[in-house]
Amino acid sequence: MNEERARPVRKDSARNRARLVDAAREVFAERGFGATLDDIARHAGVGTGTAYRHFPNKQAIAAEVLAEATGAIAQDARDVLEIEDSWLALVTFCERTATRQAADRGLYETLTGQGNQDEQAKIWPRVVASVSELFDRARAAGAIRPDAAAQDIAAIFAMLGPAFEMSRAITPDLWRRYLALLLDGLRPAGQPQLPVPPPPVEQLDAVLFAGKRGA
Amino acid sequence: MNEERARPVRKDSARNRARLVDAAREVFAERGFGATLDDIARHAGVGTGTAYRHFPNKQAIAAEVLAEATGAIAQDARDVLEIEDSWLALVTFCERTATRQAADRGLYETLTGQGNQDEQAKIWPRVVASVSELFDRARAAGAIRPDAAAQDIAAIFAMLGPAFEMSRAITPDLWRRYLALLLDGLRPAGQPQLPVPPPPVEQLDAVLFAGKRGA
DNA sequence: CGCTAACTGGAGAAGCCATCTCCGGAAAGC
DNA sequence: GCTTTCCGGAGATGGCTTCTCCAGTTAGCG
Repeated sequence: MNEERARPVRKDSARNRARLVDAAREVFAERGFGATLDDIARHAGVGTGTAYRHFPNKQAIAAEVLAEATGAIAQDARDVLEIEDSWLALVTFCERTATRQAADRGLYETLTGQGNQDEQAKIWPRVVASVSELFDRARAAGAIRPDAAAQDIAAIFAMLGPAFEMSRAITPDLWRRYLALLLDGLRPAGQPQLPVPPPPVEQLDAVLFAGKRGA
Repeated sequence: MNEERARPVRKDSARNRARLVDAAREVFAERGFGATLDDIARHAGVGTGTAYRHFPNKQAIAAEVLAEATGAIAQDARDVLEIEDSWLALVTFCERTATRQAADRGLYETLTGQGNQDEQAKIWPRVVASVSELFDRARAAGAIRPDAAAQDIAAIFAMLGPAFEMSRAITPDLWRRYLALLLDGLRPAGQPQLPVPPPPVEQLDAVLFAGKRGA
């Protein structure tokens, strides 16, 4: 892509850039976009100055990391169209995407409107296109309630956010319970059993507090 | 409560205190606990100094406002125990509480672990006690799925948070759709129709962005 | 009606935090 | 070996919130 380079890129420079991108991936995934570029630099084992030489600002490096992640989701959305059973396809897509989001806080923030807005604006149309088709098929097959709409998927992912945060505290899989609950709400009738037990009452506070204002 | 006052409280002082509490109620409801005490003072039409003379800090005035709101919720939880139909009781409680939260962002933040932690720690045990009874009855009557637990209510309210924010953008009632979806997920089978149409696809971005980072 | 204790208001001090710049020193690679 | 490019991290900068201080005002008693 970058043609006419006056000098070939210095090896240490390229290595540091790669380290920064790796570090950004990890740090954004773990702490979300609240993380500072200084944090990323430290995590990459380079100085702040180096970070700012390679990327004009935090958005720039975030965009690079996000492009990969949102691309993967869009790909998932297309892939599941291959699945015969429309309900299974829908569930598969939701579970894959939720799994990605559970592991990547920055990604969750992007899809639900915090964080990089450009990237968010780009990802939804691509997803909604595939999901609409899925919903039409599922509705036609009677696999989902007739009043459900493709846009509801966006709301479902947004609502899973708090579930992810609760999961971080104690039960890494807790969100699966609530995804199942939401998906069962989309069903025309009769649900299977919920996966993952609910958090114990004694730990409710700890679970609700997960990741918010220390203590 | 305050006995031995050396002097009777000056009328203007009492009036300003009342104004501050009113203003706090409104400002916290609208903007959440991110609002500053200065904001509240301005909204009350008094100076910052006055605010700080009446309350040592933001927590203090927040505690006063919250006590009312959480008390009302605990009361609701007890009240609905009177309703014969256990499912109806559960739905009624959820709708009342959600309505309160939709109108009061500070309240929502408290119940889900942002904001005042003392108040949060106080409210849940009271609610869970009533709700547990409700769930037991509903389960016994076959009105909810057997694997549902009372703690799931906390998760449901947490998950409604994003729904409230989406609602603020365009359709004030949108959250009702998603509360219905969640409650239907608790049902053993067959749902009624969802209230409120989903947000139009063209407005998805606007809806998701609601209330986050201007633009 | 006048006096004084008590209250008011808002400018600004103090602290915090993230973003981004600068430049002496290091080392890559012809 | 020498020049050119890059490194690192201290700290300048700016924004934001919390809370203080005090000159000026006012309530309400005597």
